[in-house]
Amino acid sequence: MVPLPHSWFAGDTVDLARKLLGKTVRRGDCAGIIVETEAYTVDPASHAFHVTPRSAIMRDTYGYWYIYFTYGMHWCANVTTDADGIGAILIRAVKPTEGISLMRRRRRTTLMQNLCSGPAKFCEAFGITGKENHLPLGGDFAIYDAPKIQSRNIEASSRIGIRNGTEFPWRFYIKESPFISHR
DNA sequence: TACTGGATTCACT
DNA sequence: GTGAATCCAGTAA
Repeated sequence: MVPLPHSWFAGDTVDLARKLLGKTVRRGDCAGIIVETEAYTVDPASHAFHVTPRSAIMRDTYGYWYIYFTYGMHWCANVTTDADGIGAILIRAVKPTEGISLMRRRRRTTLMQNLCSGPAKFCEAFGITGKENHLPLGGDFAIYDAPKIQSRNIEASSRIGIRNGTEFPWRFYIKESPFISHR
């Protein structure tokens, strides 16, 4: 398998969020296929909406991990994007393929569908914490290329953008996958 | 320095 | 469907 090159993440955030579906994410002995993503650009729901030290990585980099802590107990993993603008893609759900026994121990469950079917579940199963924040993709923690997913197999939900009032795609997931978090 | 709320998950009803 | 767990970044003073 070939890791996605750094330049792959320089493009448009929403476009890349769709293209990330089907790719393999690997950290150490654990790997899985990305089945659900969420695009964050400049809108009130994004950390990048406010100019702060935490969100600077979304403005200044692409192809880096942005890991943040939320609700006092959960980690969420993003990939920064867009060489010219501001963006990050939250990895929301993954289909486990390797290191499943390790994921089961970390998640304290044997249910396959419960291992990585949520952004914080994915981080717990893969052992991702704030130590990985601000690392470039590659090496022990990278995303690998894979055949393109047919668009008819991709579902997108949308919301209203603040800039022009039109709807824009936001969350992408593989239709009928039992491993997505989307209800 | 103190306060507020959150890109979530899970147990419980 | 509802609420608790839990701590950090951001904000206001």
